[in-house]
Amino acid sequence: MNASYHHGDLRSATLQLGMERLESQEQPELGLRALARDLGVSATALYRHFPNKDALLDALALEGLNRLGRNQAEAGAAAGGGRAGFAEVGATYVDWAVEHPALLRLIYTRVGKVDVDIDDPSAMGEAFHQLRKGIAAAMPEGLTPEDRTVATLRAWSLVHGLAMLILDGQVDYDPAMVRNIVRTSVVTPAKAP
Amino acid sequence: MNASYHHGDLRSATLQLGMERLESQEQPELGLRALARDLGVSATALYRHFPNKDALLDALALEGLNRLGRNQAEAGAAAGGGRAGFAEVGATYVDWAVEHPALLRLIYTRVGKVDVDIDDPSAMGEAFHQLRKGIAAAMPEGLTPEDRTVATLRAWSLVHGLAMLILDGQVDYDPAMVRNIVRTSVVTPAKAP
DNA sequence: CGATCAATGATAACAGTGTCAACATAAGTC
DNA sequence: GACTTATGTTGACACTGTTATCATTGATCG
Repeated sequence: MNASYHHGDLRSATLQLGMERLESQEQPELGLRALARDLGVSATALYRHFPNKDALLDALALEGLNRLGRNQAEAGAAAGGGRAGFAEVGATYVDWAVEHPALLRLIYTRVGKVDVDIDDPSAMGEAFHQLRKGIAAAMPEGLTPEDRTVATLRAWSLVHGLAMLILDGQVDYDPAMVRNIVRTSVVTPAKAP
Repeated sequence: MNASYHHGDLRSATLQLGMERLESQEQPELGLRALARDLGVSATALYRHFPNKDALLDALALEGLNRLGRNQAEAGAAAGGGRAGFAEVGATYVDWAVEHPALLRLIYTRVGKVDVDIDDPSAMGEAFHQLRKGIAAAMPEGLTPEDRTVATLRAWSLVHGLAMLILDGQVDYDPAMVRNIVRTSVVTPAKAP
């Protein structure tokens, strides 16, 4: 009997199962015992692959962040340039958040914690940097570097806040409304009174 | 000896202690045993005043939401009308969030949960409605009702998202930068291409 | 005033959690 | 083939929210 003591690649299997739950359930069961049980393994076996539960959640959050970044990069490539394209990229962020609520929440819950891990402490920061670059890349041209920074930050804040308000049930999700808000917010600030 | 079996007003004392921790600590200890110990009372005594821990946290979140709404109302009254006043109200939201990070997180974690309580199920919703009204009240005049709705939503999303990004360590807090972003985002959308 | 009852508190226990120490088994290496 | 390393298991510990049961106080009413 081959399927016995040693699993083969328990770490990958754990992350895959956790990812499935994060994508399919609103409040996923991420307890160590529950995960281990469904993996056909003992709870403490996970400690051979993750130093503790936080590290497991961090790994899941990092994977989610990578997927989000990929999603934004694809949207940016598909939507073309200009203001319309930039707005579509922003709206895509909201769409993705609505489709993966638990995952987005996990990302923004885990990031910015005190212990960011040991092996690669800048993993999260790097992934976020990619996300930032993705947003900036789709931005209309002809802006000063300073204006680009402000515009990036404003766009990110807007879509992130809108997504959070929708996830928290404060605002109903309506793709058309999202696109309307995002589109009318993409402005090239020329002068400030 | 007077200070004995009965506390007097344990419910208020519990909420006050919880509030103090939420305002003074970044990751406050809100465990039932920890709270009860510092209140000089047994853990299970809290169950005479709250059906469970979630209800306690909901009560704290509601109190925090009321304080936030009060803060916004004051800022709106103080900042006068016009775009500049409206922008100042938005910036005040971010300031408050930076000053009370744990409290803001609790509010947006607790709201939109499945069981919103029994005695007054619309308490949270009502408080949020007040917040929404406070934002809308400070808005520049001369907009159609539909534009007002969109503008309110955009302003709320922007400041909430910006606050969250600052709280999560993705963006450094700089009051001047916050006001710059908010100010340049207050626009009266006349036409959409 | 004194008896009764509801409100509020304490104790002990239960199931569940993350985590660790000690032991068991498989895979890899010289 | 023996030894070492990687991986998985069992049992236990401290901790959590929660409940059942009992104790004490304050209030109500004849």
